[in-house]
Order: sequence, then structure tokens, then C-alpha cells
Amino acid sequence: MSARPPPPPRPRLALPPRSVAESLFTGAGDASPGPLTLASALFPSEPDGGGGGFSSSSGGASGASSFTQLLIGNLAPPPPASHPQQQQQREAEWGRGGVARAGPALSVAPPAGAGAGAMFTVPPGLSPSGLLDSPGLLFSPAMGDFGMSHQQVLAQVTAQASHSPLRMFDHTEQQSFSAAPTSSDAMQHMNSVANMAGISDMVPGNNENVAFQSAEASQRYQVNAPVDKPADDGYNWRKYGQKVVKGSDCPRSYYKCTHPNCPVKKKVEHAEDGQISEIIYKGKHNHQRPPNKRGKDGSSSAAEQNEQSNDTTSGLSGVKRDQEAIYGMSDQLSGLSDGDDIDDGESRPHEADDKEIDNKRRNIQISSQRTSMEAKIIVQTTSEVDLLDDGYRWRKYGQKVVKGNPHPRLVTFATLLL
DNA sequence: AGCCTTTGACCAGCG
DNA sequence: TCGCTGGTCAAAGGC
Repeated sequence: MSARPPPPPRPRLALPPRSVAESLFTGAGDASPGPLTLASALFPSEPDGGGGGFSSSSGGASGASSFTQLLIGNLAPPPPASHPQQQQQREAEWGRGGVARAGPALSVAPPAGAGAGAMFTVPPGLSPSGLLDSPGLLFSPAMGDFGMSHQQVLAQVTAQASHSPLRMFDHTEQQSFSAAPTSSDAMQHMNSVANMAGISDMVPGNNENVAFQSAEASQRYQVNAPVDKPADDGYNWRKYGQKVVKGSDCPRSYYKCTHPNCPVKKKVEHAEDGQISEIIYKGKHNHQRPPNKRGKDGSSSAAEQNEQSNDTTSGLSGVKRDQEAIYGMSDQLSGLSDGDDIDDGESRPHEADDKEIDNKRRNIQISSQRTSMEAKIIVQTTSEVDLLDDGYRWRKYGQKVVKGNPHPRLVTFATLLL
């Protein structure tokens, strides 16, 4: 058996915090936002999913008037030329938040030779800008204790990416990377903040590595966090198989959702050190996420406690609802894939809009790229007109016919200018 | 008792 | 056709 080759050196791309996350604190004093509030901002949704979280796939994108808005979620459109100061400030913030930003930054690590900007795939429906801005990709002492949400977000990003059929689309064309702590300090920070929040037990990804799917040359980059067990992602899983895959000494585990007739499966791959290096979801849950498990001692979970303590202060607070929202969105996104033919039976008042949005999402693949001074959103799309003629400032820099499943695609590469 | 993990065997796809 | 590989099945045992 041959061990995986050591990962290439990882040029660092630190992700500066910006409006979405920072705005959460505006007017909120120095109090750190609850993870739910944070995730709510990162994953805009309807105010109340009514138990289903993102019961409608419209989510934060339902009001998008353009394709780009669909892509970038609730990020404000790029400032017009009449606001140069804003532009400068934004650029200054990007710069300030660059590699030099202190703290146990969770940096993005492109493959070797990727140059300044590698890419990672952003699942459709998840705001790329929100992801870029997400403290889930950045640890900043100035932003409070977000460790839980960092990992939660990362875990969810992975899940969403895995759920998305677009993930399967021509990954050979692009590089991708995962967010990865730059050092063991980052890992310690991740753990410590989660522990401080008292929610480590319910944090998806807290005990695992979460890997963004590498898109090229089977390179894999992951968030390295201590691993003891697969993610507690809110669903119940039964392990039905384990296999040592070629090229790795470590086993890959196969799980099924234990809910009757639920087709969802996931593969969990471990690295040499026993940590989970990759999680791949397949299918769509055709049921609601089961209620939070209570602790063995009968006490409510940290998530529920958090919800109880926060629920009255914000319509979007509470870790539980946070999870509902996030996983609901996961379901929503996963609905684009294997489970398309599955009727979840939920009322979907915006179904028509949802289909349109979904249709656009089938056409696109979004990647984010950021240099130290500039943020970009890379979009691969088969619908150039939709992309480039939507009032946003796109810079087309390439076009290519790529092999795709099931059909070859004309892919346009464009940069969304911020 | 029920649910879970373990693990060897089996099956299907692919080159 | 054959071998390799990944994915799944199902019996056995543990908690």
C-alpha cells in the first residue's frame, strides 16, 4: 500500500472579514453574535423556516433580480462609480484583511503551482461572497468567538457542495482548495472557541476534518480538526460498510441515513492520522431532520439551551434554528441532485420561482478566488448572457468547451468585480 | 429488544 | 474475458 503523497506547499490566501459578518455586530455592541445569527447572515433565509428551515428553496435568493444577485446572495451590488470612497474603503478592507492579517487565520490553500488564486467550488445557493466573507473561513480575534460556526459553516459548505450536482460538473477544469488552518494554533483556536461556546458536542465538523472536494489531480485539502467520530450533522446514520480504497491505507466508511426509505448516503474517508479527511454526501433527505438528541443525562443539548437562551432576542437566533436553516438549505440544495424526483411533500409557495432559480443553478458553477488585494467570484456558466449582462461588473477572461456530464459545455470564465 | 458497528463476501462497472 | 476497484449486502456480535 502506498500512502498518499504529501500535499504540496500551500500558498496562503487569507480571507478578510467584511460586511456581512461585521455588520452583524454593528449596533450589537461588543457582544459576539450567536452562531445562529452568524449563519443566518451567511445563509440568508426566510425569517422562519417553520421547522423545515429553508423550507423553500427561494431562501435568500428568491428575491434576486439578476443572475448575479442569485449568485452573490444578499451582498449589496458593487458600489457604483459615484461611490469611490466606498470602493476604496472596501479595497482597503480587503487589503487589510489579507495574508498579513493576524490571528489564527483559516486560510485557503491552493494546490502547488496554482498561483495567487486557486479556486474552490461554492455550492449554488450559497452566497459566494458570503462564503468569502464568512468567518467560517477566517478567524479573527476582532470578530469574537465564532469557532463553532466556522466549522459548522465549513461542514455545511462541504455538504452542500457534495449535494450539488454542479459539483460533478467538469471539476477537471478547475482547481479547488479547501479552507485549512494554517497551523496547529488554528486548530487549537477552533477547538477552544467551540469549547468556550459550550457547543462542541453538537457542532458538525467539530470532530472531523471537512474537506472541500478537490477538483484537480485528486488533490485534497482539508480543515484539520480533531476527529473522534463522524459528523453529528443532525441526521441519524448507520454504517453499512467499510472499505480500504486504493491509494490509501485508511478506510472509507459508508453510511446510510437511518430514516425509513431515505436514500441519502455518505462516505467518510479517513486520513492516515485517523482524522476524517473527506465527507461525500449523496442523495436528498426525504424527511425532516430529526429532533436534536438529548444528552444521556436527559438534559437538553447545548444547541437547545442556546436556542432557549437566544430565541427571544432574535428572530433568527438559536443554534438549533441555525442548524435547521443550514441543513434545510442543504436539503434545498441537494434537491438539485439525486433527489429531484423526490417530493418532500412540503408546501412550497414559491415553487415556480424556485424552479427558475434551480434552473439557473444547473447552468452554473461558482468558484471563489481571492488574492491579497482583490476578491473575485469566478463563475463557470453555460449561459454567458445571463451572467455578463445583468448589471454587475463582470470581466470575462476566458471561454472554453469542456467535457461535461452528460454533455460538453461551453464554459465562460468571468470575474465579478467588487 | 433494538440499533449499531464490524467484516468478509458479493456484485457491478470499467479498462 | 479477466482482473481490479469501489460500493453494497448481510450475518454476527456488541452496546
